[in-house]
Amino acid sequence: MRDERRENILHHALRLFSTKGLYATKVSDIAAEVQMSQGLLYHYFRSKEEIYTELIRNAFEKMNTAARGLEESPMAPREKIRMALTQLLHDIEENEDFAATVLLNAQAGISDVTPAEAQEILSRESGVPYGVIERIIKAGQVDGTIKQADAKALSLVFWTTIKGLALHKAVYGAAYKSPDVNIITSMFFTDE
Amino acid sequence: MRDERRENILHHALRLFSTKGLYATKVSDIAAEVQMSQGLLYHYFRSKEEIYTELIRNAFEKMNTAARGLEESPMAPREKIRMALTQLLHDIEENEDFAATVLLNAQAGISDVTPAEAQEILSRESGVPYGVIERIIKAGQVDGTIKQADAKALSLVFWTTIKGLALHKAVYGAAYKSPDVNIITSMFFTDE
DNA sequence: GTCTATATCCAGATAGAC
DNA sequence: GTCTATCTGGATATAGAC
Repeated sequence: MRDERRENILHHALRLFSTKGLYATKVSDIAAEVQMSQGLLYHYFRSKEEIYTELIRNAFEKMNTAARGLEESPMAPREKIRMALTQLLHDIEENEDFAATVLLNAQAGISDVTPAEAQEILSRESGVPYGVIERIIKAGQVDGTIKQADAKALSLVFWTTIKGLALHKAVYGAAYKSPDVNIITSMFFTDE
Repeated sequence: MRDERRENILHHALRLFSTKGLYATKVSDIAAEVQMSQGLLYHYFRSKEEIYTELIRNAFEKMNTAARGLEESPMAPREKIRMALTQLLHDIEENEDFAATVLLNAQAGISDVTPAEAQEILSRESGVPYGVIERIIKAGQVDGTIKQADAKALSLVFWTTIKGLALHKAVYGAAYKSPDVNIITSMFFTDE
């Protein structure tokens, strides 16, 4: 029961934080969304910052678990890249929470006012997806299916492209449509 | 004299707004940066929101002037794209204000708490760069130097890639290095 | 668990002296 | 133009009744 209530609060807080930011989101906004009094919210979380930090923690747990799963899967490097991009483009378009999560992490990384504990998670976890993609790209360069360019730079554009699209989705909402995956893969793949 | 002072305030406010956001940035933060008392700041601007809106206005004026200049230049479409990307990647890496400006506009577009006047500018001006790139791409598809894919989607990835990189620069600061322009152009150009 | 009421704090903006 | 002092409002968090 209690956990369910907490989940509900986190769910609504994610939307608010991702669009308004930590500071512009008032505790009363969150309380109104989940339809409880402002005071009651403090029976589930100690502070607004705790809610925020919890969201950052969840986000990295999911993302990095997925990234590590991809790395360990038996697919060829090129197919890993195609599959990951396909999935990510789909999630940005269809999964409201996913786009919001990407955005939240981006904002948390930028902002100087991000709570200390959240910053700690960021600095510990945020490099993981970059490392995973970089290693997959290097493997693909060995087997010749991925272009010979700096693997770090390719990994960078992989993720910044995704973040850029998530950002765009956040602005245009339902009107957003992900581009064809082949446009993106052409940065990475040889031939075709 | 007065204008110079205003410029200085705008300059410092841009840094603060782009990293902390409108709400988390206190007027006292800005005043401290430009080394004047908080009260004095109100002799130059009516409110924090006015500073913010002025920055958004300036950002679009510069960006859209540059975009229109590119469109009207006599270069071939493909060269326009290459030149624009080269310039943008360079500006993100070297020009602190540029990356901050891109970020500010992105945040303003997302946030529900963006001042009404700034929102109005956004909705009026934010489509211009997309339109310019889309038309250049279409011209390049006619002359065969740009890939046959949905021009709207290509224009979307053009700008979201730039925004994604600007966002990354905002997080990693001096450690940031722009990727080779050829990685990005490979999404757009035929052959090579 | 849930609410209302409230204490406390702090930021935006103003007033008024110099 | 510039500062300090202050008013005012609003947001976080707590207290205490039910």
